[in-house]
Amino acid sequence: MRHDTSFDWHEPGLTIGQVAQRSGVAASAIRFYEAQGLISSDRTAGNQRRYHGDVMCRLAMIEACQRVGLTLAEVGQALAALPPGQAPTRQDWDALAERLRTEAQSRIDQLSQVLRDLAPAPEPGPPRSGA
Amino acid sequence: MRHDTSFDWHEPGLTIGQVAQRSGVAASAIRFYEAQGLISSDRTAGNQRRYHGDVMCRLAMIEACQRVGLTLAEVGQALAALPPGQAPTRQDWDALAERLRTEAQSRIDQLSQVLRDLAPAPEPGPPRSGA
DNA sequence: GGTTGACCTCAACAAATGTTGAGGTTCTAC
DNA sequence: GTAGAACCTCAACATTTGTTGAGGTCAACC
Repeated sequence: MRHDTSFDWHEPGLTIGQVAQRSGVAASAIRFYEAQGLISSDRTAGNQRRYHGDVMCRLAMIEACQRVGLTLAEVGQALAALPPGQAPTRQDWDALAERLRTEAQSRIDQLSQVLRDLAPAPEPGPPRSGA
Repeated sequence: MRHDTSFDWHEPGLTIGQVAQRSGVAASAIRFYEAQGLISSDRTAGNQRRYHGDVMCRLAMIEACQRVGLTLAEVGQALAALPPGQAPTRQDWDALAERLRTEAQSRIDQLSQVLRDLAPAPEPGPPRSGA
């Protein structure tokens, strides 16, 4: 059974160039993420990387997570919950997504709290600006 | 870090040490933020910094914003909307808070969108976004 | 079986975000 | 008026998150 989205989970293997082109993430960044353990690849006999489709998900998630303030280390911890090998199930992704959403939302809530507390006493008399 | 909202906007001037202690932000970081233009201070005749109370708000905001993925440059742009001198009004802070909340929420929404799209429905018609 | 573009590793660099330390000055309390 | 804590500047270092380049290998096509 192959649930075909834009890519195929069971393609023989995407080269790093193909992944870079499809995902919009630079090959150098992809190698970097791999060195950090956020993604993984098979290697050909000649030592070239071959990726499976789930790398696209991982890359998209990494980018989005970074935008909400998660470090690569934190994203890595989250991704570590996925099965390391090939194709995480939908449930895997859903659980991960829930975790990340929760974490991100809690940060927003912290920000909101800080913002609320910032301007303490409005008071009918505005602060005398002659400090 | 303590978010001490009980200070007086019109204290004659807090030393950097006092600000550091009250805010929980290291003096070195405070100097760094000042060098980046995120906060400002008066100077004594002997060239020492003296801060007004609004610096506490700025610091709290900076920290919270960083947690949701804003860079210092972005926080700086937002803070630039505040009156540069002494005590921003409540309206100033409210407007700023609204901007930041909106920005942060939009990033969360982006993340949520990515997460939703990650695990496409296996059963019904999957989205066929061209690669 | 050569050519050529894509790929490999490794190291150096870069920008953002600070921290640490040296060397000197100011402030405050006695 | 002086001792010591707190402050000043400036430069070097540290960490994260990558990019760039050198020098060499692989793979795909003719």
